Amino acid sequence: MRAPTIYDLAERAGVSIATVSRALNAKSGLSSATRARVLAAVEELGYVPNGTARGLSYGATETIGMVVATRTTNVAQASEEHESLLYVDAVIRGAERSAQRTGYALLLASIRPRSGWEAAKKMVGRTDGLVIVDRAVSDDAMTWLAERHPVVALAWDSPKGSEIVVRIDNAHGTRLLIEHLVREHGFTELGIVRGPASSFDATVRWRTAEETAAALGARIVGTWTGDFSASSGERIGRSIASGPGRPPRALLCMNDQMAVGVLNVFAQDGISVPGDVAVTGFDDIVVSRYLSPPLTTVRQPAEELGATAVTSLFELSNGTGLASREVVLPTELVVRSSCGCNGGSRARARTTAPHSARVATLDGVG
Amino acid sequence: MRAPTIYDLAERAGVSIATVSRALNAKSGLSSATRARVLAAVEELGYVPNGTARGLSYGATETIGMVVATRTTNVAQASEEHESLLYVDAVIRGAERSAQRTGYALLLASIRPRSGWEAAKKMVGRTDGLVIVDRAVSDDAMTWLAERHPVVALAWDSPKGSEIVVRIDNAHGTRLLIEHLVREHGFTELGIVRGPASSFDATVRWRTAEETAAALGARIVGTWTGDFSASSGERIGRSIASGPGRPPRALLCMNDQMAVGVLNVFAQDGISVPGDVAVTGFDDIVVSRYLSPPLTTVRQPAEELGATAVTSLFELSNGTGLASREVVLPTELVVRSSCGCNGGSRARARTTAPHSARVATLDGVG
DNA sequence: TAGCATCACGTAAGCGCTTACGAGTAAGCG
DNA sequence: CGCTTACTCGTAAGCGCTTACGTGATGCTA
Repeated sequence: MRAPTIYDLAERAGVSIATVSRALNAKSGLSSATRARVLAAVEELGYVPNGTARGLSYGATETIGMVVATRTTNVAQASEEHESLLYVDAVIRGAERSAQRTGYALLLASIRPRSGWEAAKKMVGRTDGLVIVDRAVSDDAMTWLAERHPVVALAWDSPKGSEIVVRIDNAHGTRLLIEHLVREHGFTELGIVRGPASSFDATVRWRTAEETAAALGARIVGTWTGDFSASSGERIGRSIASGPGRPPRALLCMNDQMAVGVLNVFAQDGISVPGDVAVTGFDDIVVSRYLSPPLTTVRQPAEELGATAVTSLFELSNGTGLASREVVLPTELVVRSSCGCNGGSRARARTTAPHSARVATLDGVG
Repeated sequence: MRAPTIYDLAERAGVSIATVSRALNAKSGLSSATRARVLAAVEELGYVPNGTARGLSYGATETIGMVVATRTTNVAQASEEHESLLYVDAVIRGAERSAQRTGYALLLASIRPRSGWEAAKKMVGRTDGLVIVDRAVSDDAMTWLAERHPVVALAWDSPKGSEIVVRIDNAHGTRLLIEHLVREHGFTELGIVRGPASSFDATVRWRTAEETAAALGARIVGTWTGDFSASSGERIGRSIASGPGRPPRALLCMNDQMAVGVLNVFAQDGISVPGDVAVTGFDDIVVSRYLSPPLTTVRQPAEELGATAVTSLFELSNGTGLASREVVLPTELVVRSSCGCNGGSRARARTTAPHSARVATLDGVG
């Protein structure tokens, strides 16, 4: 039972394959009667066009590729990894949605730590463009890829080669957060829970945090490094709780997952949040508003990020309307209770509505 | 700057395109000197094989397609949707990992509520097999697809047509949970928070819950229906808290997300969990062990589910080693505190280690 | 040294589709 | 009624690759 081809359709409808092709692609230049005969044959034979052949002939695959990095190869660590990937999942979803809107499909490939970038290279020959997420390949590889294929780098430094970059305004979000903690709450001693050095976002966030704190006269009294997972936050929280010296008055976690771990340990060990220590996150994942206390954090539009990457890719390959080689999406401060706002450490009438506490500009905070 | 083809390579290396192809595909029948010349040309020209052409000629695309359903078209509801999709994300990740292990790529397509199944149909012509997740297409469509393409149905009823089915043992997990609540805790009045009727998993879970409760002599004193999102759980929790009559002694939520919403509302309204009401979930998402109280739930191996779907698909298309047309993955009870175990409503020394509270068989519980 | 197997490589067909080009027919014009 | 124009449709080339088959050169045996 070979899959039917246009030859089968042509025979069935008593026309040539060219006519079949025209009927299928809704081209003009054939009578409606002929078209109807072809379409009837399509129904009868259950024909589905061969996308491979179509792509080869047409010169475009109508798929775009997305390359993401995974942090572990170890199956036993899969759930750990799961934790830190939530953000990427949202990006993928947004990209798929955006691609489908123009009839494109999304081809997914993940790159494991030491696996090289062959998977990304391979996608050059199977897609019309590539989105590379958060350092999934090296800078050299990125350059190589961008030289011969439309490439969007997601969560990346400013473009060095032919690629275009889409990212969020980490620096702005971080500044809003620090300004809030220092100016509104008067905290002068801050602790920072960093993310993995391999992440672009993580790096910009803590650098900006240190700079802004210094500029506002606050001190960084402690720095810890996690891997974006809740369990790493838990580990760090425990070492803070049981370590010598008192904890910092406010603890900035560079993503929400790690804040979740920290909050959990602090609750167990009787450290009051925000009474003893204010805790903040970054990302605004779904559960953040359901934690106790609800987490003050910085929202980044992860789905929109993926969607924007895809539309930018289209613009890049069409050569149309590409305003800039670097697209920066806004971040916003979401003030809930873990910083000490909205009633502090215990339950209030209701939580903040999701994403409602908009702080549009830096001036709007201070 | 056209992408180099094997013709360019052939010219550069001074050989024919057949030789180039053989060199690239590591076939035997050519001298190592010739092979080296070809591979050198590959490096010099930065050649990447055209996957489309290769697929057409070779007769296989080396990609497998995954079709998922999204519940909303509305952009404003995107974050709601996000909530209920976490499970699918894990499935996708597992599938991608499994596919890549054999050099396959994953092509993703989502189907929106009223969009028809054209997207799925289209994938037939672009993949070597399809995984259809949780009722993304109708039964008729499934049959149509499975008749002409290798298809795995994920989270589906037993196979009716040519498809094979991979799912988790919802019934077993649900029974374990109910037996625990009724026999261990002696709860006789249960409430149920259902998931959407469109979900296979959701339906099996509440049906089994009702049957098992009846069999054990417990009563279902209330039923609510959510959509698997935390906010729907919140809405239901609020109506329970503020409604007439007292809440059920134990509330079974058919997924963790809804339990998160319920816990949040109960905390706000001063309803003690598990003191006043025991609350349980289903799925064991990452944050469940970090909630207060940590959530008693049923773990299902979402990533493994995706991975198994892909390997089953390979077996189906190879015709090798397909033991059964229906693969059922085990679920396990994860006992934490929200049911009243492990110290009840307040913090303990530490939370349950992730996924450690294994209850392998039904007999192991009672 | 004739004969044959083996190896290395080239030639060409074909995968299923799109599309440039041309042929045939019908319609419109003076 | 002969001409042009427009429309419908068929012919054939070609997208980049794999591979069956054929050919010439080489090594081996008798």
